Amino acid sequence: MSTTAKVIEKLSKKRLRLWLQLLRANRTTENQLRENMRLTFDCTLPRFDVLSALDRYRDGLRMSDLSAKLMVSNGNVTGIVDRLEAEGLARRISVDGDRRAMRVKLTEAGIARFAEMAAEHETWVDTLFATYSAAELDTLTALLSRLEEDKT
Amino acid sequence: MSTTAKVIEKLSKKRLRLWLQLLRANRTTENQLRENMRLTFDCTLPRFDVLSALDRYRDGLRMSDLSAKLMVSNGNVTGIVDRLEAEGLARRISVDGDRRAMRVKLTEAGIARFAEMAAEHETWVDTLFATYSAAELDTLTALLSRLEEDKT
DNA sequence: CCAATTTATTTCAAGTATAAAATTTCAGGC
DNA sequence: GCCTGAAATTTTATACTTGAAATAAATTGG
Repeated sequence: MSTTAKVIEKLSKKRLRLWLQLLRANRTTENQLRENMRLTFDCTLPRFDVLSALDRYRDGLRMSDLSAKLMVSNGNVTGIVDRLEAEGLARRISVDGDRRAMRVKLTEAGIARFAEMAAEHETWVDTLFATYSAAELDTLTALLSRLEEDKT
Repeated sequence: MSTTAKVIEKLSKKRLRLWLQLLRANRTTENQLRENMRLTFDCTLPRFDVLSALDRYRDGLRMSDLSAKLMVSNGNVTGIVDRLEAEGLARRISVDGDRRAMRVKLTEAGIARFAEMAAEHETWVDTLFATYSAAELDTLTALLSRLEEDKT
């Protein structure tokens, strides 16, 4: 095998290794946060994610914007918003000028509930990521952000 | 607010930012791989993950080892292995000496199928992670591996 | 104007995922 | 030998997730 081929092979292995590590890092963190969320607030991660997005956009978000931001399917968001509505944490408002669209907003109860959750959530993340220095946090964030670049 | 408090606040924000970025990186990659896997092999990611683990341990794995390695629940693995068995890619073998346990192994068809998939999968990962140099791959892998340290 | 296409959302079927309960078996102590 | 508790797996109920089909409304090109 040529020297070039060996380098390519090595790079390929390193990439695979990184992907598996990324997957593990994600699962470890999600599993911890899920358990904390369930035990402390009887809430799932998907619900929290939706609440978080809605809290950030207080004017509300279209269903399709919500699914785009969370990078999940449209049908998925429908179900989660249904449940949040049933719990009184969010509500759908019809958009005037477009009778197909729906704007989802937090209720007052939703805003209050999310505030409690977000505060605790932050402390959990602080614990889980305590191993990193400020510089390492910046490095990791910057490197990971490159994965999202356009692949079209 | 004191100077110390400001630094802590900043760190906290950086940690949250990293967590969100990690989540996005993971979703971007998974969504791409899922689609490729579905279009090319009509296979889901969870199935591929199980095949991958079984390929690595050709003698077979206990159900509980499998769920531990993949960091998913026991009940979850039961269902995926059921489907892989139905497709003729894996099979359960009783462990002698312990009638509670099951050893899951790839079938010949499973070994062959996985080999095809793994080859393609590697090229997809190569493309998705092409943005990183060898040094960056090592840095990322090393930093992410720190998340798995004991938190008990 | 109007047929054809596109867009926003929901519905549906199948698969994935968890936590908790249920089964079955094993292992030790008495 | 029997009992108690632990271990391996499955089952169950519920929720999440996807991709595709369905619905309904908006937009566009002729």
